Amino acid sequence: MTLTELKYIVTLAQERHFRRAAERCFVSQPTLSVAIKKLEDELDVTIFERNRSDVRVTMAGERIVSQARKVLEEAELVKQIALEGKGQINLPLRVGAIFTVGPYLFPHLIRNIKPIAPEMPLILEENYTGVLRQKLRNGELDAIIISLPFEEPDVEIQDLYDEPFEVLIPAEHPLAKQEKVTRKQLEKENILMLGEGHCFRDQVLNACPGILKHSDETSLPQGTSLETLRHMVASGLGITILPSSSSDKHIYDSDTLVERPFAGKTPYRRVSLVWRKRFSRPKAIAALVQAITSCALQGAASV
Amino acid sequence: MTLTELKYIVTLAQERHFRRAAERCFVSQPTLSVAIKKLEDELDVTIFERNRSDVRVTMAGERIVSQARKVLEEAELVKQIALEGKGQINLPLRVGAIFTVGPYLFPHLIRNIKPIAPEMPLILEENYTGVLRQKLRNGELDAIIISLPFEEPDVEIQDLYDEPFEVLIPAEHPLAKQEKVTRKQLEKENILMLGEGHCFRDQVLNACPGILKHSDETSLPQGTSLETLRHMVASGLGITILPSSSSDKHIYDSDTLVERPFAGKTPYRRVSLVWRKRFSRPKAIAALVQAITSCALQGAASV
DNA sequence: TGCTTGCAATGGCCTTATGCTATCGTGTAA
DNA sequence: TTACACGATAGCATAAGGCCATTGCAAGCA
Repeated sequence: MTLTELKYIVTLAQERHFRRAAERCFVSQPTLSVAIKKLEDELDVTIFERNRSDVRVTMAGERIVSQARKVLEEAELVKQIALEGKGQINLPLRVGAIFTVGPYLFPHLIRNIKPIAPEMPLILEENYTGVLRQKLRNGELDAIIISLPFEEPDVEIQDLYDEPFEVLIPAEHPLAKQEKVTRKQLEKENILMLGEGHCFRDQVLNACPGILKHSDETSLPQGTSLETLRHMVASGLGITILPSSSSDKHIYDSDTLVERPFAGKTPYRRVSLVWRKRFSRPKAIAALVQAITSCALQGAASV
Repeated sequence: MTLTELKYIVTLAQERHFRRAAERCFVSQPTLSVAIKKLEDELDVTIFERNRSDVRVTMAGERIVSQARKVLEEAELVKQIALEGKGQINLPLRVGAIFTVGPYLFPHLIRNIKPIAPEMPLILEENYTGVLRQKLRNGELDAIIISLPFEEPDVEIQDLYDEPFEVLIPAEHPLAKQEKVTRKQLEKENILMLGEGHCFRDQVLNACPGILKHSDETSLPQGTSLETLRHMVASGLGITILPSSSSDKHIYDSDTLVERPFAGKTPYRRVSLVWRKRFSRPKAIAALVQAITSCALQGAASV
């Protein structure tokens, strides 16, 4: 049984005439005759009662033809769905981002992708780089937003923007009175840090190698998110270092917390989009990149 | 797009592994690979994301596969329905009978066919021989029950039973006192007849050629059915001739109406079943014949 | 590092399926 | 009778669909 044969019987049932039905199927009359016979033999049912003057659908044939029509309709839907799928940007896209990017990027992303790909809902997730990598690899995520360095086989990486770090200080702290903060000065302070696993932690330690020892000695609590750190700074536990995007807007005013840039070479992180090389929706990725780079993140420099 | 290809993608989506999926489809792995690729090319959508370690269904693929599953289900139903249709006696059968047979045969027929073909409802119709012939020819009826003679090309005829005629007489009529009635005696009576078109009318005239002239002279009313004739006989308009099956049971008792056989050679009619030579359900016809011949109609002789 | 393994893709070949044209047999109409 | 229309059949060409053997690639193992 083939879809062609089903089309043949549906058409013949309509036309009740082999030659006309054959024409409508764009085949010759013998082709139709043989195909019909073949299907009847296979199903072992007479679908059409032939008569020199007339072709009639049998009682059993009626039911078969009507079911065949259903099959053809469903098959037509396959093509329809495929056509929709071709657009690539009208299906959900599963996007992950590291904890220190997601909360600040996603709101802008959602807003900016609407006009570009209104039919492409984003399924979002925040997680550690390692978890995101795993989920990208096994297909649970289509694209992830991480911070370099990032090594992984069979993926494409598109750099999105560079984001400077800044120091978050309680307003009454002596350092708050300075325009800029030097790395040397930080080494004498209690620097609140994110826990292990957050790549931002490593990046901060990389940018200010001197602070680790000090923080270890005082065994300060480790933040579970940038916002947690912010709260702890506000409560006077110490100071911290944040990526600039995280100071976009928050609940503390400048009487409580102030941000100060680094003196000298500004440390920064590079945020990138990663997807599987064989991922089948380049248009969806392009839309995502466009939406993110047009975010004009506060203090971020597009690359 | 073929049903085979759809089966392939459904299986591959389940197995996520070409070789295993190929095995389950009873084809070689290359066959599967090529077929999948062909379908993807045709639909112009990547359904599967291949990876050395894994085969994954894409977002668009998910929807296509699920629709493909629907198509296969519906296609499976075609086979199912064909299988049911093969039984031949589990679909309605459209049966017509002449006016002078239907009312007396149908009740028995319905009762008797139940055990033989419980799944085959009968769509019944009463009409003139000519109309039945036409409806049989153009497929509106599957079988008709008529009385011979009947000539028609491309049909099969199965004789069912012979049915004697008898005379219906008001109880107070002089003839009612006789055991039998001769044709000679009938010629002097008012014989009530069915109207033109009823073959029974012709058969009666054939059996008793002498009565026509007489009836014409008195211009008696023509009956529209055997029951109408019976009522008119009861009301004293005359006497009539009926096939024996019609006196099976009715509302008049023997104080009002009596039936009398013919003296001499008993006239009778032969009732037969007719269907198109190419009609595709011989089993249904056989069931019908069996049901009718087992009716043991009162006074009827099976042939 | 090299070797082996497992996977999907590819190439070459064969068989079957599916299509065509030409023709037949048979009822129907002129 | 001829002519015609219809569906069935025969014979042939080609495309589709299948197989086996092999390739290319990545991963795991020694």
